[in-house]
Amino acid sequence: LTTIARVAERAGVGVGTVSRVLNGSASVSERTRSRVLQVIDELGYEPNAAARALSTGRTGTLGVIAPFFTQPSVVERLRGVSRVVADAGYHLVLFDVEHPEPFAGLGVGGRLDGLLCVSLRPADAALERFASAGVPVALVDCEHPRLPGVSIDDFEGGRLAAEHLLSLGHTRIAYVGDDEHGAFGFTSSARRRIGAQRVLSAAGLELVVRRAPHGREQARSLAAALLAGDDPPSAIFAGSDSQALGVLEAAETAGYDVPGDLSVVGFDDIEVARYVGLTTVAQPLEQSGVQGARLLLRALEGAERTAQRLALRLVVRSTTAPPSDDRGTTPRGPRSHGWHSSAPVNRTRGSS
Amino acid sequence: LTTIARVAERAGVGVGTVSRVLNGSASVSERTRSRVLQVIDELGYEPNAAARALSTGRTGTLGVIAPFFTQPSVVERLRGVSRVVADAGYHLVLFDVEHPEPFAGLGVGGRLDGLLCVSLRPADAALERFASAGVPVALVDCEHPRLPGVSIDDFEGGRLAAEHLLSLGHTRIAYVGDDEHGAFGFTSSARRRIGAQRVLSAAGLELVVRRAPHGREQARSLAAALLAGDDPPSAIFAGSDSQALGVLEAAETAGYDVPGDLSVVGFDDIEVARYVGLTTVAQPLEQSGVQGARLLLRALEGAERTAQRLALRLVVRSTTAPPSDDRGTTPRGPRSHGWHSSAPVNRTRGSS
DNA sequence: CTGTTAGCGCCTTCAC
DNA sequence: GTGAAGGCGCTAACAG
Repeated sequence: LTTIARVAERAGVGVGTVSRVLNGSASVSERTRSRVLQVIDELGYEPNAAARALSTGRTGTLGVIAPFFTQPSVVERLRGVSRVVADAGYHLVLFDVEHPEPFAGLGVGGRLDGLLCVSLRPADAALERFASAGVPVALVDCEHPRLPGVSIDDFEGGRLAAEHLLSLGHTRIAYVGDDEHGAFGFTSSARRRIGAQRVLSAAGLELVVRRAPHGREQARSLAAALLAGDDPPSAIFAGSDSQALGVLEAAETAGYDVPGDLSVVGFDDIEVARYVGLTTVAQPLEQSGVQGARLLLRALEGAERTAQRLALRLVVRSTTAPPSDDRGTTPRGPRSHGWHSSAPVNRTRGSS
Repeated sequence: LTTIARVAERAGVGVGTVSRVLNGSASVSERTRSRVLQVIDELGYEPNAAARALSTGRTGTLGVIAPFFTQPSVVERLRGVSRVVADAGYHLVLFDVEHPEPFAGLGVGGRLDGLLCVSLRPADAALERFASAGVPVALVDCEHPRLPGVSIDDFEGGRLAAEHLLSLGHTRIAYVGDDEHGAFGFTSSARRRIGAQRVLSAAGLELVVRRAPHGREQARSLAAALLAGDDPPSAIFAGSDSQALGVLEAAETAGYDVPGDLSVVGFDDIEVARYVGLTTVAQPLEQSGVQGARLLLRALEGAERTAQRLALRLVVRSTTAPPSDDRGTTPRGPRSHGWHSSAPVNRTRGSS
């Protein structure tokens, strides 16, 4: 393996000099400088990151931990993070999450200068370890009283969805969301549900709630059961767009026409939502990544904790419509194999 | 910051002992062991990764470098990688790629035990640096004579697409793909094009080729120009599903009915392809990640280079059909705002 | 301008 | 079983 010593030797200089050219120190004669660079190139030398990190106390990389295979929305957030981090001259490394104890063996100290947690709130024990390792943490899509972070008002989101369905004339509305077992307070799915429930309560209506672990498949099952039941809803509000996709699949399978027989509202506005014409509560995903990364950078500089909230807005596309009146009759057979027997209309797009 | 020395001091033992409990050495009395563990917990101590890496020469993490914001297919590959790497007890870190020189400041040595390059072929200079840092490399979705890797037969894929369109009766076929400026041999887009061209040539037909930097938007522009031209094609083969989505958008905007007025074939079979009913050449994306990761693990153990090829298959959905005969007449106005005025039929799905 | 040297935090022999 | 000490590759602070 090639080390700085070998380079120094081969170039006939001291290691200090090599280090200086490596780090662009001005105090190197142009002659030796080019000599050293040449040897470096010849040997294909690259400084050892661990040694450098140990010596400087900085790694020059920021970490992001996120459940980004299980949540499509996360990829869009990461896009924003990536840009900001790169612009700031840091490397970005991503940790995926599978295990129930994602923060267990992370070993951030000496590996990361800072950590951004996306859609994932670290346990207090983990936070203590980060602090003890001198690694600042910022949050995206979750909140913590002592950590900087950017989030949204999930209650408000639930409200937007419910009001939309209500204004269309729906009265039998169901919610398909995540399990709410979360140890630390409510999950975002729970807050969205509550937000919707408040609106319906005020209107004297009830929200039928179905929960399962997050995922399209699980949502599909939930919705299928709902639609096969005695008194199927005329509208379903899903806790996320992924889940809404599952609901759409269930509707298709059950021979429900969307939005004719069933209205569906999602949450997030991920890219696919546009493709399938899903009506949804949109949150600025990429922007959340941008802001989160900025908060982390500020924390690196020792800034005070700041918490931000991003705005939500309802995007009406083609999966919601007023309820039809022919319900309660015999379940209709499949009308088409596609999700929409009427062409999907994206009302948020420009003309044509 | 908490160090091993501080832990040792507070526990009234030597640093060596702390190190031993940290690494699960047997030679520690149960008494001191628990004492140390308690202090560790109290202090929220976590060993410094850099120091450990420098000392052991191993980091316990594998890296993946991939263009995964620009190529949706990559996310599915990563899913496979992630599983294998985690099962092998390694950490996984992902590097995204934006800059033209993605391998420049990677600083792999002392940061990674191995590197997996996805859809990205490192330049020889970079490979030399990796070798010189003692970091083995494996490839996914690209090939190199001296590196282990898993890939597909792009020519074959182009052939599958072309034959499908030919068998439907299309004669005016266009290809929408990537720029082919790549310094190292042909790009995959180029190979797919050539595969299709061979088939058409044999049939005495010509392939109209349009190229732009990879991306949905770019493909959209290309297709729009094609469709607005004098003699628009009756079928378009896109170099990737992302690009096929762009083509579909262009068709919609131009008032073309798919597959009535225009057939579209993609490549990859990413998740959205299912949602929009895209006919496409499917490659086992997740599986490619699995195999690639395995190759890297073997390389870590000093195994010989192996190259693998994964199988392709054509998935016919609802964006391809025989050409209609009414072409050449006045361009039709928009018939719907959605992509399919006929309901998307997914012929690969089961019943219902 | 440049060579030399003392750590960075940890692991790992080696004596005790 | 346990403490002490050398060294991993590099940077930074010193002399020269």
